[in-house]
Amino acid sequence: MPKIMIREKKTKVRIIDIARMAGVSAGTVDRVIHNRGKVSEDNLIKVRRVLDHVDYQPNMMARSLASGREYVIYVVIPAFREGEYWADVNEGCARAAGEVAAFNVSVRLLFFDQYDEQSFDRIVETLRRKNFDGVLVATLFAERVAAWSVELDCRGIPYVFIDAAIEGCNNLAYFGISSFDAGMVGARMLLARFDTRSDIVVGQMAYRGTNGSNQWRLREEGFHHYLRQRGFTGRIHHALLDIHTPERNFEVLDRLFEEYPAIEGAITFNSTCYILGNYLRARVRERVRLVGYDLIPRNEQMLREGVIDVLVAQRPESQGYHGVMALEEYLIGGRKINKVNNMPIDILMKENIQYYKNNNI
Amino acid sequence: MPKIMIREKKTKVRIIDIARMAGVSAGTVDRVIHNRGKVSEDNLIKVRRVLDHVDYQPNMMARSLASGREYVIYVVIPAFREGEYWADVNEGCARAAGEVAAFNVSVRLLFFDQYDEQSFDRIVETLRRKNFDGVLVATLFAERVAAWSVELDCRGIPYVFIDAAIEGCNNLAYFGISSFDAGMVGARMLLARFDTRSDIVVGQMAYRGTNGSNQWRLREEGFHHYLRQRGFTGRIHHALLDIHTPERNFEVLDRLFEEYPAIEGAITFNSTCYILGNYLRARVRERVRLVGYDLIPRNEQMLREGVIDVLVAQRPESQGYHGVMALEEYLIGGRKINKVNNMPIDILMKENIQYYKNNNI
DNA sequence: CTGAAAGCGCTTACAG
DNA sequence: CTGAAAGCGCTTACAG
Repeated sequence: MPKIMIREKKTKVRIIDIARMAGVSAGTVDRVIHNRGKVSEDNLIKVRRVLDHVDYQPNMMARSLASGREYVIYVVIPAFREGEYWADVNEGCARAAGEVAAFNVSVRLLFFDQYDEQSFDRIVETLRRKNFDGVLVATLFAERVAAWSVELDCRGIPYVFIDAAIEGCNNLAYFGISSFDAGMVGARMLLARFDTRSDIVVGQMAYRGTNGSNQWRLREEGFHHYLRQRGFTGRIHHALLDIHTPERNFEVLDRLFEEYPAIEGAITFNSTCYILGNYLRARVRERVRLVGYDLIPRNEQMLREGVIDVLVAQRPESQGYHGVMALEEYLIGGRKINKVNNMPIDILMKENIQYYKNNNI
Repeated sequence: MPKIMIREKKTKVRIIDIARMAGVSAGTVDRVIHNRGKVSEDNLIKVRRVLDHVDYQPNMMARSLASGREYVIYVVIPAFREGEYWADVNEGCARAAGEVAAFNVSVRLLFFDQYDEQSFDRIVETLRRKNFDGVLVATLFAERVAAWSVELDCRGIPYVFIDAAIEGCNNLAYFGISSFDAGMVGARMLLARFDTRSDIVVGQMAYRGTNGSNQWRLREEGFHHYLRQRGFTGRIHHALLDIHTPERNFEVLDRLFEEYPAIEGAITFNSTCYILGNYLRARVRERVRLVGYDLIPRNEQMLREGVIDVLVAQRPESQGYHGVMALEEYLIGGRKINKVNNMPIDILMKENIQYYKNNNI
C-alpha cells in the first residue's frame, strides 16, 4: 500500500511557548536558538532543556519578516556571448533570482574569462572586500577555487559549486554531472560504430595560463579510462585549436588530416566541438564520426544536419537555477541541502534532439 | 554582453503607503486588493487609481503570517505497488509536500484504480463534499477529468494536470511530455533497424470499463502518425494483455507468433512492456526489437539485459513534484504559473541507462 | 545578562 | 461601508 501522508496536526510550538516553559523571556530563547550569546549559564540550560523536549520548527516567514535582513548571493561564472554555453547557466541564475527576490535575496553576477585564470583571481580579490551571504562558483579553475574555498570556510560563507565537482571542499552543494562519467559516455559514443584500432583526433583548446578547465580534464580522464577498458589500440592525435582564430584552426586540421588520413573519429571535451564540425563540414569528411559536449545553438544545428553525431549534454540552466536556490533555501529556509547532486548525462542525437527541451522545469 | 541583474532598490510600497496615498485605511486597501467587496464606489476608485500608479508587490510572508490560513491540496493519481510507475510520481508529490509544509500547505493523496474508471468517479464524488484549495490530477481518464474540470472551474479551485495534456480545460498548468510526440519517438525507435514492411505487435492492455488511458491513446496516435509518414506497409497485430493474468498472456502471444512468425518489432504504450519482455526472453525471440515506455525497475532491468531495446521515458518524479509546487506557488506565492510545461522525452538504451539518474533535481 | 515593548507587512474581527 | 486596533511569530534595539 502506498504511504498516505497527512500532515501531523501537532499544535506548533512557538518561541513564546518555549519561553514560558523555560521561565524566561522570548528574547532569551531567541538568543539561545541563534547562539547570540549574552545568556547566563543558568538560562542557557533551562532553555536547552526545553528545546530538547519539544519539536520546535521556526516559522521562517515570521523570522524573515521580523529580521528584515537582506541577503546577497554572488554568482561567479564565465563571461559569455549569446548562444554560448554559459548563457544557459546565466538564464537559470536569473530565473532563480526572480524567485528569491520576494525573500529579500539579491543575486549579483560576476564574470571571469574562462580562458584566463587571472581574471578569476581578480574576482576573488574583489569579493575579499565585499560582504555577502553565499556564492555560486563555476569550478573551471579547480586549484583556485579550492584555495578560495578555505577562505570562505573561515568567513563562514556557504558556497555552491557547479560545472564540475572538486573533492575535499566544504561546499554546501554541487550541482552538475559526473565529469568523469561524461568522458566515458563520450568515448562510448565515439567508439560505437568503429573498431578499437581507429585513429581519433581530440580537439584541444588553447588556454592562457592554464592547461584546461577542471571539467575538461575530468572528462578527458574518463575518456581515456574507457578506451583503456575497451583495449583501444588506435592513435590519438591532438589538435590545438583556438576559439579566437578560426582560420588557423583550419590549417592545423588540414595538416593533421593530411598526415593521418585514417582518422575516423573526433571529439572535444567542451561545447566548442562546432569548431571541428565546421572543419569537417567544409572539407566534406563525412566518414569522421564527431562527438561533442553540451547543447548550445551551434552544436544543435550541426547535430540536426548530421555533422555532429552525438552530443553529450548536461543541463546548464538547471545548474544555475538549483545552485542559487540551494543557497537561498539554506540561508532563508534553514533547509538541509544535499551535498552531491549528480545530474543526468543526456545523450543527444539527430533522432531525439527535437524532443530535448524544457529541461529547466 | 550578458545582462547584469542588480535588484532594483525601489523603496517598496506597502499597504499602509497606498492607504495614505488614497486617503483611506489599510483595511479598505486590503478589501480592494482582494475584491472582498464592502467598499464604496468612491473609495474603490481612489484606491484603484493609486494601485495603477505604484508597483505594489505584496509581501507574501506577511500575508501568510497574518492570515494564518491553511491550504489543502489534493493529489489524485492511480494506486500503485512498489516499483510501479506511479510510485515515482508519488515520491515527487511527497518531496513537494515536505517543502510546502512550512507554508501551511497540506498535501493529501487519493488513489484510484487506473484500470477502472469508476474508481476515479468515486474520488470525484468524495471531493465534491470536501473543501480544498487545489488539486493535482493524473489525466488517465480524459473525459472524466474534463467533466470534473468544469465543476472545479465553477468552484474556483485551481487544478493541475499531469501525465497527459487535455485540450480545452482551464487547468492552471500541465506538467508532462507531449504524449503524441512520445508516440512518434517510440515508432522511430522501433523502426530504426528494420524496414517499413516488417510486422509489428502492439501489446494492448485490458481495461475495465474503458478503452485505455488518455496517455496511451495519444501515444498510439503519434505512433501511427509516424508510421504513415514513413510509408509503413507492414502489418500491425494487437495482443490483448492483462496485467493480472500472466499465464494467459503467454498463450495469447504464442498464438500470435505462431501465426505471424515474421514479427520483428514489439511495443507497448505504457510502462507494462515488461510483459512482452518476459515473453520474448522466455521464448528466446532475440530478433524481435522491443520498445517500451517509462523507467520502472522491471523495465530498467530488461533494458540492461538487452531484452528491451529502447525505453522512451518521462520524468514522473518531476511531474509530481512540480505539479504540487505549482499549486503552492500559485496559492501562497501568488506567482504566475506557466500553463503548458512540456517536459523532455528521454530515450534510454543499454548505453546510457546507467547515467540516467537524479532526474528529480 | 534580561525582559518588556515595538515593529516587520498584512489580515481579521469589531465597533461604529 | 469604514477605520482603529489587535495579532500572526519572530527579531531588534533599549532600558535596566
